[in-house]
Amino acid sequence: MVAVRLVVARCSVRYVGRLESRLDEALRLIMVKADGCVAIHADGGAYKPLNWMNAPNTLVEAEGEWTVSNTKGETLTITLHEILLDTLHHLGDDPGLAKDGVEAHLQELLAAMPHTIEDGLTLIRREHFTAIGPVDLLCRDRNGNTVAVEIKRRGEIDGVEQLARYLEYLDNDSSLPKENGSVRGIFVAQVIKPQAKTLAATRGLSCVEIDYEALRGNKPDELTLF
Amino acid sequence: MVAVRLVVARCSVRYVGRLESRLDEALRLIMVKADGCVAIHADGGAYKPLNWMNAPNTLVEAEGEWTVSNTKGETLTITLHEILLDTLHHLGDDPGLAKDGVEAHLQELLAAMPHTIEDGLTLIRREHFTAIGPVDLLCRDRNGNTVAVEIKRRGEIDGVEQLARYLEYLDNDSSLPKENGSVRGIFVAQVIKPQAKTLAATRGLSCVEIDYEALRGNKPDELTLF
DNA sequence: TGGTGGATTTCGATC
DNA sequence: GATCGAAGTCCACCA
Repeated sequence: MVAVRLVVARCSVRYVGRLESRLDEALRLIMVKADGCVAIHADGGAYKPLNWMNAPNTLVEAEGEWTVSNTKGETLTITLHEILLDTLHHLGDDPGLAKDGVEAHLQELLAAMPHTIEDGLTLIRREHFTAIGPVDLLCRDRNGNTVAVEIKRRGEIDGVEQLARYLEYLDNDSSLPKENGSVRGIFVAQVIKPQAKTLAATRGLSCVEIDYEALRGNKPDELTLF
Repeated sequence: MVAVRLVVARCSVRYVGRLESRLDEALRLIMVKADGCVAIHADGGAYKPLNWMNAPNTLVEAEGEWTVSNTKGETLTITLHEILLDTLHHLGDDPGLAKDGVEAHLQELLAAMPHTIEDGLTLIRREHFTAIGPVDLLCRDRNGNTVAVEIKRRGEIDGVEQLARYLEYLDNDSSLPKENGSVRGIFVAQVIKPQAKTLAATRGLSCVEIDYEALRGNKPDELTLF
């Protein structure tokens, strides 16, 4: 059965599992999906239901009471006082969510044309491994010195911290040519928050905001040919 | 308007905001709540929708296309190819979720009967203040030595670290009677993960798993009388 | 308004 | 199954 069941009912709910909670009697929407997961929605709030049980679990329907339980010892008990709607909708398989414009794609584009970050910049290696994680782009600037580039879709404070940690590590790598004993860092994102810019400045890091759409337009032939 | 709108439709969806994503044409459930939030559900998966927009946002309905946008520059575009259901259900205000069995309640119960943690244990004080945060329970064992108790609903590695930090601090408090110069620590939770147990052992901390239901059954009269 | 930490976090990937 | 880390995390609290 590939379907969503929608029930609008006056109900009260008790959940016993990772915590215990109860919902006093009110009109709510109960959604039961094909995989057996159950979600109880009120009218306000966000997409998160008031109560839920993730699949896999078993739903037992008794007179006026549903019991949902799983093997982890969690139970959700729905007492139905009045049912206003009980419908079943066959939706079929879903092609699923396709994501685009993620950090990986941005990194791919910038690796192909590092000069858009800074004039004269050339790529040494993508995902340069360090003990504390991979540096997105390791580059060389026009003076032959090493530059570490951290790429985010949205430039926030934790991304700056991350780059700073990498630099601390790279400074101790004697194989890398550098100026004044330290590797230079560039923080790249589509949009960089003011706070992140401030922190980057105090850490001595450069910030570059890049236009993803323009970058795609600039994509060189050898990358669009396949 | 206090209502939930349920639409079952063959639709395709595009989201542009914190990332970019698209959903190819398929039958899905679109839920619009009174506060303006929109969620698009497929049949499988958990309670989390495929796409969503949290309130506050504005929904513009054009012919065959809904556009949801907010002030943060995020937009969700739903192209409707075929509408199978479009209903509105007035649910009214919800009394809300009442939670029970949280860490605070656990702490309250254990403070009332510390002997259930370890035979002979007596309470000195709850929420014993230190410069690095409050120690859940400060106790005295049957030998008169100080014991720090950290209580979690789920015993994980960070809880052990937390207790270890407290102990480090308490060891320097000369007013506390202790054996071999250090305060003993007990990590208490309903369930303690293997990794947390291992870490506790290497830190010289005891682990105690307690049964919340049994604890409530043991609840002494003076606590149930109000 | 931004930050901070918790959540029945969920959800993958990985071992 | 346990663990680790990211998420369009969401969410409440608080400065």
